[in-house]
Amino acid sequence: MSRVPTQSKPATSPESDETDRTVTDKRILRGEATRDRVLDAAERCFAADGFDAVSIRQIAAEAGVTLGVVGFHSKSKRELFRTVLARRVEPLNIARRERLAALQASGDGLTVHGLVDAYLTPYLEYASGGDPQWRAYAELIARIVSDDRYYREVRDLYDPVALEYMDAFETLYPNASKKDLATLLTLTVSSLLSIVASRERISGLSHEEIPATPLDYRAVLVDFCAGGIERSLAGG
Amino acid sequence: MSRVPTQSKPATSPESDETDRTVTDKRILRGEATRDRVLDAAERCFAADGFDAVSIRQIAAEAGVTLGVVGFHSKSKRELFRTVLARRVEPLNIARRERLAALQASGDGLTVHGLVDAYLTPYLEYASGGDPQWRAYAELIARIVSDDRYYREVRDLYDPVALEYMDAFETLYPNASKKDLATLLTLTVSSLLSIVASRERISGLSHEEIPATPLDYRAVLVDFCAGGIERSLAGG
DNA sequence: TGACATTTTATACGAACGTCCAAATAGTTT
DNA sequence: AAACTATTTGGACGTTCGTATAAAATGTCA
Repeated sequence: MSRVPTQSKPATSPESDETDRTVTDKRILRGEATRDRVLDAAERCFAADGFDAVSIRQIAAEAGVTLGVVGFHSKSKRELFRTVLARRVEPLNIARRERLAALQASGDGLTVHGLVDAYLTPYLEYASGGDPQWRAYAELIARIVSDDRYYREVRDLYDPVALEYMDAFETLYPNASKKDLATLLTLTVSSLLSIVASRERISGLSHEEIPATPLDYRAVLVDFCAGGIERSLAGG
Repeated sequence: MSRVPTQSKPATSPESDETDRTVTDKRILRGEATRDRVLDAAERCFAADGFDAVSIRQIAAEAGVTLGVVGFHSKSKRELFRTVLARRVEPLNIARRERLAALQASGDGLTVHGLVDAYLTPYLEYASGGDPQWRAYAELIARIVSDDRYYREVRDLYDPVALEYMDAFETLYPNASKKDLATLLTLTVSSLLSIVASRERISGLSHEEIPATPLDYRAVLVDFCAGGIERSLAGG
């Protein structure tokens, strides 16, 4: 194989007989483990310092590998960045879809507050959970959202679910314009991400200690967004 | 003079006779003009690409000067960044203080909606006005707010006014905790900045054209933030 | 065991980076 | 005119950047 190995799946393998046979080649297994170490290191570095301020050499050092290994596992710095960003989209989208479906199944739970909570909570939980890589990813997303140049990399991955939530809001406010709904959902997302990105500022303004996790802000955040959406769509 | 010339004012000049005599030295006047061109160029470049992605050579080219000139007018890239950030704080603070004072003088105008509007509108107006440098500055602030490493440069400059607004909110909600007030004000600021930073995302979600200016979002933005604050502080 | 595939090492390349500075230029003061 | 100051020029400095690659190491399979 020339470069950039270990594709996730062969989609439909030529011999349909070994559809889900697990790989046992130790070289590939070791390669995948190395690749994951590199991606984890890149995730932490990009989250801490941003794309441009991080060098491939720093990532290699953080991952405990040599420079060439990073180049072997991703063909460019840009592609490495893209891979890091895309890696965790699926779990988030699934969690948000599940919560939306549960809300729609329960009928009476379909409120603005419920929708906002369903959209925000998975991210808050991942950002507050025990996995430091998820925390790094959450900070990375919060960092790049205000940069169109980078956010374009994830927009197409997150927008489908956002549109599903917009449709749900539309059932509650059939007269609301698409533009207002899009604006309010964007404000909601920005509020969510700012909780992750700006906890230091909050504690600075309130002269208090930094609270434990983003999840601690769940109540006030959801109230803020839900109250804001209802006020706006109520018209004035 | 060794380096970094043209300090704004000698504070109290040794000869108190020429306190506000205007400089007529053509060398210094030309130097100040050059310095402003460099700062303007840096402002545009930093706003467009971020601190780390911009080189001093790019800034020099954008300003139409040679590389050494940038070094002559600011002793390091970091200091240039700081100067660009600090340059426009005063007008914004003044506008916000004036609006706050007007609200407090009129008594009955002191509402959550009025306070939010007073805090947000100056920035929206500068970000939507005819001066492209102010627009660049607005985008720069929106970009760095999610990066503690850079936001520290402006936090101390903006926080005093933010605290005055927090006090005003406290007169409306004496029982609210400092932490909640700080959180809600931070969410308000983040919403404000995301309007500048995320207009492309909004138009993408709503499948509509990009609206003209951030000021066009004033109504929905202020309603969102004011409604969110009231809902949160009303308790649930 | 020998041929082969995959991963890792170690190094090299040219380009671009931030910073610095001696000399040249433009303007002021004596 | 001469001495002096402030600005600008043009280029140099050592460093680090992203990327590429030959050779070594490691594991598979005939």
